[in-house]
Amino acid sequence: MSYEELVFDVFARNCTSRPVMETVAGRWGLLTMAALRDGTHRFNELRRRVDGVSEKMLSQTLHALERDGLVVREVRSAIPPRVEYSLTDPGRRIAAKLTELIELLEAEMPGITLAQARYDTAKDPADVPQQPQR
Amino acid sequence: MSYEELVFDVFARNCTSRPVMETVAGRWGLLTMAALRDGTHRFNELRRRVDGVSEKMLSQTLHALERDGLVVREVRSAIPPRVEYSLTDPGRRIAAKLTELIELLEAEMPGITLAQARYDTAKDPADVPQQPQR
DNA sequence: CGGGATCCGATTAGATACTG
DNA sequence: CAGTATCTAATCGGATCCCG
Repeated sequence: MSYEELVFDVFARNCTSRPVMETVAGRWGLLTMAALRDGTHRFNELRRRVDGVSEKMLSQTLHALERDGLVVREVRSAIPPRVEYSLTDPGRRIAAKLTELIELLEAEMPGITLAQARYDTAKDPADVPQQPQR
Repeated sequence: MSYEELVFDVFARNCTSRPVMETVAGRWGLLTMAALRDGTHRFNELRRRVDGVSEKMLSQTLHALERDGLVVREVRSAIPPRVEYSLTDPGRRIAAKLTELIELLEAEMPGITLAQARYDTAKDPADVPQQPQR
């Protein structure tokens, strides 16, 4: 398939951009990218910043981001081992946008919290739609 | 707990903004919000636009977004039933940002695709990190 | 048309233990 | 330190059936 034929429309099922979108905007991808915005970080530094990630998930996320060319992984052979992660140029552009999203959402949270409370008291407390609760 | 004490830092585990972030930036939330940007839509219209959603997932997503006060659901009693979904004001602000993210990602996709190809041929084809593949 | 209820397999994610 | 491997529990998500 020729290069020009590739279409990257997220709305289309089976579009190649969907899995990328999910790593990038997913729970851990989003936070990891944002955490890397202020420079290079080591694995356990990132673990501390992205509160709640398991080693496994952080490792998976970083590998996927590296594959997408958004993060670079640099190994400095030494004892103790030192592995550093940083954003590439495209990574920086995407992370900037993700940060804007985070900040907007945080700014809207007071209103959202109120809306949730209103919704929950109006409805039967039993059947509140479940949001992802991980 | 008083209103001022609430902190909405996504980086903190157990922060109330995390589940919201996940509905909004999650696979279906993102596309649903973006699809609603150009106006009111009915359930099955949305299903067609958000290619690949099941009824169940679309329904869940819409309810969660409604609970967060980002989407309004209006029922017009009639035969056949007519239910319309549209964005609220906060919903519109967030959807705008999500659309920016989508457009940025789509613009970066050529580079990302190349990076993936390079990564996959460099590494053993067996152990390519898995992205969500749904 | 617009869903809710249920069933069930496939994934995901976390805990834990282990390694270079 | 920086992970990988393994096991298990939770969840996701599609299919199906049903109803107003």
